[in-house]
Amino acid sequence: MPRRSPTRLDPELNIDRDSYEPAYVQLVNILRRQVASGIFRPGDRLPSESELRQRYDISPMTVRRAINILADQGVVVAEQGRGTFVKPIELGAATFDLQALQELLNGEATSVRMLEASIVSADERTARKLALIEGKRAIFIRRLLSRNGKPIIYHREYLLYDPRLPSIESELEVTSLRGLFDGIGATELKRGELTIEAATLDEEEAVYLEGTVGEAAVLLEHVFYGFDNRPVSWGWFISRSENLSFRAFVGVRE
Amino acid sequence: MPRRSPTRLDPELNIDRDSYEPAYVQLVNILRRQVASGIFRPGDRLPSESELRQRYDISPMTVRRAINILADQGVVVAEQGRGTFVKPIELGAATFDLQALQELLNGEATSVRMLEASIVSADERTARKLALIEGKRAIFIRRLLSRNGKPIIYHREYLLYDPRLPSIESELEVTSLRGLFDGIGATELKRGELTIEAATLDEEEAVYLEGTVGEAAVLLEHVFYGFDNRPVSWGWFISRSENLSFRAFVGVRE
DNA sequence: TAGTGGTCTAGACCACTTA
DNA sequence: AAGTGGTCTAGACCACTAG
Repeated sequence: MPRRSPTRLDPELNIDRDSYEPAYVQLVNILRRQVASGIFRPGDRLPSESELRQRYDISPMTVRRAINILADQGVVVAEQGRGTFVKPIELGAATFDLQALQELLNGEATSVRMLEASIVSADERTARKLALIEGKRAIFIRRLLSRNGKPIIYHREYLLYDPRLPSIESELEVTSLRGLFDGIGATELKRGELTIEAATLDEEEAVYLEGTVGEAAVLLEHVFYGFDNRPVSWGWFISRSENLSFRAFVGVRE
Repeated sequence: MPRRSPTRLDPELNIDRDSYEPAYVQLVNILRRQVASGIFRPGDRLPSESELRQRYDISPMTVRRAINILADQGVVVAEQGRGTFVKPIELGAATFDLQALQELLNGEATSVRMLEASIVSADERTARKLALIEGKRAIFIRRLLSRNGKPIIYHREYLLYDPRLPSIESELEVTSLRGLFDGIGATELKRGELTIEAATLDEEEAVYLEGTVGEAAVLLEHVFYGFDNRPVSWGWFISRSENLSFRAFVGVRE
């Protein structure tokens, strides 16, 4: 952040060159506010770049940068030769994130209880998921996450057991849930695939989660791969539906 | 897209100024490929902007643009005064979209059957969701989406019934599922809130979806608001779990 | 042809980190 | 002090659209 001093002019009207906020951010906010308030409606053309440049007395690149940001936020769409237009909202543009889950994990009142950490022989499904030969050994971990003493999420995970690797290290990296969420550690992991689906609690899950068998539950499956593109871990979180859901927003907020 | 001519040089090595791909896109791809292939590992520092500028013989702004793109894709993080670093993967960075649902809707083999479209008296829940007085009239719509003749999604929706408005128009805008997903129409809608949760099929749903009562199901609730910030429609999609799930990826792909 | 957005240059000054 | 990223300028040329 470059300069500092309070904003002096109505940000609806002008760009404050002395603000701690960069000019392009100010312009993004001005335009977004105008879209959100209905001054520019879906389908409307925004002022052209040269109009904006003159109106706010900034350079073309600064205007372009603001427009680009609005464009990849999905607020507007720029069409070469025609203009920049406000986009109607699209249901298909909605994106859900794991913020709810992350907040659960990082909350003060949240604790993780390790139920099991053992070496097991891979069954058919585990062998398939981890690209192992059935019967080979794998590390199996079960955890229970609680919030304010109430169990919230039951987690099971299979990890590659590779005696050649510093197994403790690689295990710890994947084992630390908080680390995985925040991005601490995990330097050996290249990518992950996640799936959300609906499920119902079986007996074991119902016991741990203090729910009832057959109750609706959210299931989040995860597979992580190393830089050799081989799966390193496979597991899933399960939570009673009432304890975990996912929200998303479409359209211009605020 | 500016110029046209095939890429001539190995894109791993150099930027082709005659390519149809802009220089900044080429640089983004080069760097992303190097991260994906493990040349740069999580935590590593990328070459500085001036190094990249010299290495690829492009202007500072073009390098910055590429870095910015990688940064807001979550691949790297730039720290002023220190450098640009490859980010470890974060579970919390995963985002799910409605692509699966959208493909279902837009597929050739998909058909929508309107089961009901009537004017009803708002019950307590509907009145609350639509900010109406209980007992006021609302439009109620039920649809069944099928794919290859098999029912996939059961949709119910309540719409504001406002005789002052061109009700047919506003109804049609919200009624056209395809339009909502693609962003056609919906010019009267400012924003929407969506929630994904797990549920189980009740009797009515089981009949329509040809499933069994108590079976796991995904529920997608939606509320749309007009530019006056008042809710305009509220409804939900429900689908057997095996017919609909959501996928996301973290880390660098390809 | 005039106007639009898309890309790119070759610098400048600033803020921040590290040594 | 040297090196890093962050912002911004004042243009240029290009591709595309529309009248």
